[in-house]
Amino acid sequence: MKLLLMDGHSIANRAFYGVPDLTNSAGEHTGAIFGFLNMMFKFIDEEQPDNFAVAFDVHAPTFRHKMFDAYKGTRKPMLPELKEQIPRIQEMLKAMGVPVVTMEGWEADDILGTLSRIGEEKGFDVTIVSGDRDLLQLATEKVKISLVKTKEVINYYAKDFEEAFGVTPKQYIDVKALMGDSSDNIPGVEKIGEKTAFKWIAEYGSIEACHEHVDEMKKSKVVEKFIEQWDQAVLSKELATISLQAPIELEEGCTKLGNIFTEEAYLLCKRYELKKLLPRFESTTTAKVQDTTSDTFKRISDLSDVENFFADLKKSGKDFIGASIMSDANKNIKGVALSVGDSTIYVEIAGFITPDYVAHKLMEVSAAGVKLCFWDLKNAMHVVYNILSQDEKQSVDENGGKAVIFPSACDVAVAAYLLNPTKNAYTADDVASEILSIIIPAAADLFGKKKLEAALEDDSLIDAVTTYACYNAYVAYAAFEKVISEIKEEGMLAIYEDIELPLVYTLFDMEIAGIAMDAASLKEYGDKLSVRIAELEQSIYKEAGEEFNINSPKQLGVILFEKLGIQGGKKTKTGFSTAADVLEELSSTNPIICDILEYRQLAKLKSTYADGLANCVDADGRVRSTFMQTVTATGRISSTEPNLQNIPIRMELGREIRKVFHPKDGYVFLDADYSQIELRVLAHMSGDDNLINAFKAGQDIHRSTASLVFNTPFDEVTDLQRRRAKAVNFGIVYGISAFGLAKDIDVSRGEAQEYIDNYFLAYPKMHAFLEGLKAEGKEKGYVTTMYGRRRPIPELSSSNFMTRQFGERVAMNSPIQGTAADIIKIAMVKVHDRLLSEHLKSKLLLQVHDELLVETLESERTQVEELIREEMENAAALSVKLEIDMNAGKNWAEAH
DNA sequence: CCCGTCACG
DNA sequence: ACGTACGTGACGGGA
Repeated sequence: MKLLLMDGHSIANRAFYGVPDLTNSAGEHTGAIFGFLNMMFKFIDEEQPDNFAVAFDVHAPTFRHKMFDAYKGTRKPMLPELKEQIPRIQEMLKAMGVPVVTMEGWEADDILGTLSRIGEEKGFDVTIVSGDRDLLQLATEKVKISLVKTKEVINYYAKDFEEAFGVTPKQYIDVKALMGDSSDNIPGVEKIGEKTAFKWIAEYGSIEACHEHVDEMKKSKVVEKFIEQWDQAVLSKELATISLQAPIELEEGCTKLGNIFTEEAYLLCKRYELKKLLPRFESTTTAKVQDTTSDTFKRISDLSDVENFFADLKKSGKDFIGASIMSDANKNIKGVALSVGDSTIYVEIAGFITPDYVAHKLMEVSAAGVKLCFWDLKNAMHVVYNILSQDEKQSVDENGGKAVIFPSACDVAVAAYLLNPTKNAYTADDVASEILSIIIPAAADLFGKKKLEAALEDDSLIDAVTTYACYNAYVAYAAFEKVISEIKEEGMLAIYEDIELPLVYTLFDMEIAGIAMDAASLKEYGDKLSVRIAELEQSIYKEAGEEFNINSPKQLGVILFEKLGIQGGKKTKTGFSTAADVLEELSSTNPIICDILEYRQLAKLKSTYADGLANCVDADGRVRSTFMQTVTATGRISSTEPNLQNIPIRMELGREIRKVFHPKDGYVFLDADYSQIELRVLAHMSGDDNLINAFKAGQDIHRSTASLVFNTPFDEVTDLQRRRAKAVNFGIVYGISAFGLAKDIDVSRGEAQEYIDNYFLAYPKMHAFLEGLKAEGKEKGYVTTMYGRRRPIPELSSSNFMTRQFGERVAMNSPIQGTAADIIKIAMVKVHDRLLSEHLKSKLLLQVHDELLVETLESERTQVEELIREEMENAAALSVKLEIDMNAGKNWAEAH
């Protein structure tokens, strides 16, 4: 028989400090809840207890207060982020049927002590889980204390404790009493050190015995103090002694542990967005949801039923439906769910219902003006595009995906992203709980560990797939208008309608276009790298005196800093740091370091670029990235599989990769990038005349800043001054801090601060502008771009200094980075639309944050150059000009 | 699956 | 005393 007892506050504390500060979308802190539950599950798994309870303190005077007026307990005041989570943890425990034991007048320690004593008497094996060493006094032969530390858990039965400390658990109270642990708040009590305390108790057995034998002890200041403060020591002992006699019975404290994975607890996990915990609930709560919408879901496989749905739709005059296409890993359509709210169908691919039929039906409906509302419009377009005929594909190529596929559509995920861009997913279950306040099953609830693609292949999961698809379509229908009206209320409708939704189509066409790669040169490049990598490898092994995995920072750290004894290494959380900037500083101490740095550089180029890109080349020799529109917190897009926004350029060897990106025959690349767009945005938003005038004068902006910051005539600015001023400009955009600037340009923090002070003197409106952003962020909880795009910053109200400072930097950076992102998105849509409307063959291929790459037909070159310049420079009207640098080339290296 | 590392703006 | 520049994604290693 096993009894498991947990010290609630103590474990919550450990969890809070041990887990990064998580926040759900509602801004509620959840890190401690997550950590607590994880810890609890771990112990339940390990101990398999029959009975279980968690004890908490209550805010009421205890017998210790009555004993001693100044007693305040040993706990420090709790941070508000933790404090707010305590009731949530208790709520969760209650939802799981776990007894939460509290008792007025008694501390959790006393409850735990008493329950463990009774448990032991009744023949239980008892485990007490706590992070508080005070509990160790409760260890016996049958009572195990699991002391939770930051990185490990140490178990103590009485004998383990004695082995570790040389005194019995009970004697530990006396040790504490000598040290005055519980008497922190007693004025004038001097402490006896830990070593002395253990030594005395090990020798004499108790404070009383020490007191009796005080004459035998060698005279010293500590002994005198002990004699003088004997009364306090006695009081300390009493305060430190955990009561085993609290008025509580085992039955009322610890019930039999039943199934803790209840539906109620499941819903709470969803509410707190503890996604990692949800799989634990699978077996017992699958598909148990509050919502009953699913009663209206219908799976159909008869063509006539589908036709009826659309006939009804036409009759009803509705101009809007929710839609969700189910497709496998190869983008083959397996079914589609459609919803008009009170009627939701899942159309299975079967018989006369072919993928081709489904795709064209959707295209036809969209062309007729019914808005198709998808969770991922761009992906839906790809899935449809995939089954189009060659002629139709060519039409997409000439006229764009919007005209041919879904002229009338919308995207819920993109809309939800605008409301809160900091979430990591925009799924139907999330939006349903946030916008519709209903709980619906998530993919994991329905498919378990399987992914959707796998579930689609599994006939036994057809009901789950139906439910999933129907919910997607239903929520798209039911939530979209609410999402849009919220967007409108928040002043972001124009961003959705004029920027983000058109951008979906622009990105789709870019993805379809892809970019040509010369596979042969790519292979050649990779082989060239391999030769040098092999040489360096041998050289490194020789210098190290052994073979090891150079790619393992762990092994490398051991070789460099232990075996070779290189001094001056820095530490990361897990061991030695072998990062490039650390190694560079040590490069003079040992030739192996230069070889490692070169090896690293080449290994990166080979694995990520040479081999990585080669794996992504399609049959037609082109690479097709996916541009993600709902990922970044600031409004930028991102690029994946492959990422074409981080192709090397800074180092010559890496830059060579760009030569394999080339335009198709008869075309050239035109590459245009905004010149200093973020600083121009800063100039405009801050309204600072000095910065605006510097841009208006067409000056080199870093030189101009250097001239002002270092009080040097413009023409006499040195290269070093310019370099430092450039770093200051970057720093301002990143949300300035003296520490960061100092590290970047390797000057003292004081000097960096001086540069910053000078910067603010040079640009008088800048300080107020940045302070205003911080203040606005604190007041509203978010900051905005010039176009009203939001970035929530809950970190600004943190009580943690570091977290809050991070929030401040984000408040300064996001409006700048985000506005620049807005501007280039506008430019992209305009360039794309003009290429189509002017019936040009040239295509927009890539965006790299401030740069656009256009594959341009030779004969269209002049027209396209003009069009790019016009649309990019006029994308926004700022108080400074938006300038671009544009180059043509027969590959990407040449064009940039 | 997380960490360290490193490629880009 | 603490330990930071902002925003991304891919890779290899190792629990």
